[in-house]
Amino acid sequence: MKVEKKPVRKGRRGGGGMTLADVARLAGVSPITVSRAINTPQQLTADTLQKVQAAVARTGYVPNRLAGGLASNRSRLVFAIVPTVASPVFLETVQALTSTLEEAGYEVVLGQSGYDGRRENELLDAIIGRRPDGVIHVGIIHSKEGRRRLTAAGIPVVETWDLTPTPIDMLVGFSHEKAGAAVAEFLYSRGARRPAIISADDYRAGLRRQGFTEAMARLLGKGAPMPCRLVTAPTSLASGRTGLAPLLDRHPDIDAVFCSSDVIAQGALTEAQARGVAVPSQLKIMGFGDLDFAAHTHPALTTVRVDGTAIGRQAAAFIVQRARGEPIEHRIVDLGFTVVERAST
Amino acid sequence: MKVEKKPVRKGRRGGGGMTLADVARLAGVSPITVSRAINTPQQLTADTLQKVQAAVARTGYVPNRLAGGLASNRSRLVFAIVPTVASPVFLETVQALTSTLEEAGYEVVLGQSGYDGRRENELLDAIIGRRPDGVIHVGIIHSKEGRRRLTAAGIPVVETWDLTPTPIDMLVGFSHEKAGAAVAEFLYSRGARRPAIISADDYRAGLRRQGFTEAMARLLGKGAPMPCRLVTAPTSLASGRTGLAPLLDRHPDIDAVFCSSDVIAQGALTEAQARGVAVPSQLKIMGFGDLDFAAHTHPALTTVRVDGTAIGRQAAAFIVQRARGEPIEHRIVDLGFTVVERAST
DNA sequence: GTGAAAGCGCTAACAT
DNA sequence: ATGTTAGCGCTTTCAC
Repeated sequence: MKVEKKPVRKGRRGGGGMTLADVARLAGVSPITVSRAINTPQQLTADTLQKVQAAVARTGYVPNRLAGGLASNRSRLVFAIVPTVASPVFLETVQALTSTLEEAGYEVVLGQSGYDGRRENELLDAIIGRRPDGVIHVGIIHSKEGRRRLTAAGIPVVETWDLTPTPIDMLVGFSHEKAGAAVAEFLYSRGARRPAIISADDYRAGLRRQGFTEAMARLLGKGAPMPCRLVTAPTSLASGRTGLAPLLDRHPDIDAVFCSSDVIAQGALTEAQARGVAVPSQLKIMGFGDLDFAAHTHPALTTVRVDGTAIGRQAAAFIVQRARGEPIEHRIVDLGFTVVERAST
Repeated sequence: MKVEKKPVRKGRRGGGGMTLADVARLAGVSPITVSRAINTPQQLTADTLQKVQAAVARTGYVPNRLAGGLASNRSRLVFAIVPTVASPVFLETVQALTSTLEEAGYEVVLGQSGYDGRRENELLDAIIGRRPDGVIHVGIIHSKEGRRRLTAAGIPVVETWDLTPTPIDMLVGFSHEKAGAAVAEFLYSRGARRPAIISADDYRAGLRRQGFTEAMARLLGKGAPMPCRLVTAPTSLASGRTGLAPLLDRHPDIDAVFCSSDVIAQGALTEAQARGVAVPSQLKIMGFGDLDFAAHTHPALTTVRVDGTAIGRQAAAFIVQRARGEPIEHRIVDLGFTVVERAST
């Protein structure tokens, strides 16, 4: 006769906290009923629900989402990856997608890839290891390895803030080349004939720079190369000041500067003011992003508005739709941009 | 005779991905050996380790941290709670604690409590539900309910950016009253006799305001109440402009303004410039935080430097020590602050 | 509408 | 140094 081996130790419960089973015992129902009371309350009788909720309240029970995620294969976690949280440019997007996803019952984890994309791969392991229900990435994921692994993991991916005909999965953004070109056309229309650039050295700023340069070459006829200063991303007020200074020193005749971000533009504005260069009469300054301060600088900053909130909302909506198994018609959404004219031009 | 019931279905594997067991089979070892190869490789023979690593590489296996966390009762997750990511004030702290914790093998989840603390409790459920190994909170947790639940959950907690004799658990910060007083003394020493305040309406700004007001009353002798404008947190350049405007309109004789944040101060600087008020000769302007732009405004901003990086590092160190079971001698760390004199005063 | 049984993928504890 | 066993706390599937 086989004797049942009595467990030597009483489990290895760690948290010391309440479990679903504890609540079930207290409410006089089975564990699964407590689970239903929490996740699908409409399945239960008002009476049963009542009993369970009382027990939950009494114990202060908080469901363990690690366990829930493991069992259901739905972590209710979404990763949002930004180049750096130090850049306010993507703030609207992050706020919007966070609030949209939280309403839908997800939590958002913020990850930083760094502008150079070096951390991208190690970050990816951390991400895949958490088995998120989605990944929202600011920028196109260029690393082939990264694209492959995300696809292999079967995680829904939304790339944002850029455009490409070949996204991993879903995409919501706009064309940076076109934005740069629009700035060139705008500045030209306002009389700029000797333009210069102060640009961050990241990928998307490069696209805007390229769009700007090409359009200007078209408008002005190909002449001398355009004065250009590159500054390191993430940009700061200092970038703008140290960017404009040598430009004014070496090319005192420039009449307009396209800054690849509003923060740079604010710095350029400051430097101009410190040197007594009049804006916009002597020098027109234009930024990019339409951050909250752009309308309140002195003079107010002409810039390019991107609807970061809409990007975030759409990205979140993509993830939610996918999680619900709904079909997605258009996986690529172009949200465009707008030139906002203010006093600095 | 009892017949063994044969399982009807073959599991319910979800992710479709590799599991530890798959890798073990491929490497010809037991699952636990694979686990050890990943977590405590020094326990294995070079040979075994080699075999396992080859199998991992071949399969592209990424461990499921949900499962690992559940089994080990260590989620390797730390929550960092800030009032809002829209405020750059805590950025240094967040960067520092993130990099420190990532080096130690943790991931950091950023949560927003909102300046009014309304979301604090619902946020808490989300947090406790993930069973993090620690919580780092910017500011004191005032809600009694919140304090109780965190304690009950047994999660290590570090409160930061403030001081109190009764923290929940661990604390690293500085005295906002003293900082306010230091600003008052500094401005007085530079000749300010008719000071005013533009302050955010959040708790810690209130403490600074109070320290400032009391110290000024001591220095000037109690006279008329000090002109004061409250603006809504999070603050922006606009807060500073709309804050200073009515102050100058109604009290044209003020000779100094203490702004509760550098962003407000930058706005005040802008408004002064727009109105042709000379800084610092007519009006001294002082901020708080020493953000990256403070040294580069025109004129450069006098402010109070807080070592946000040190706060973040110490907070992270607390969590890591606690996780390792190391004893902690001083649970309260006062990191102080420094007045940084620049051109705006 | 409610419950019993099984198992998600991993690791702690106990062998060997 | 490696393996065996028994869960971690929850949800799925199927049965009633």
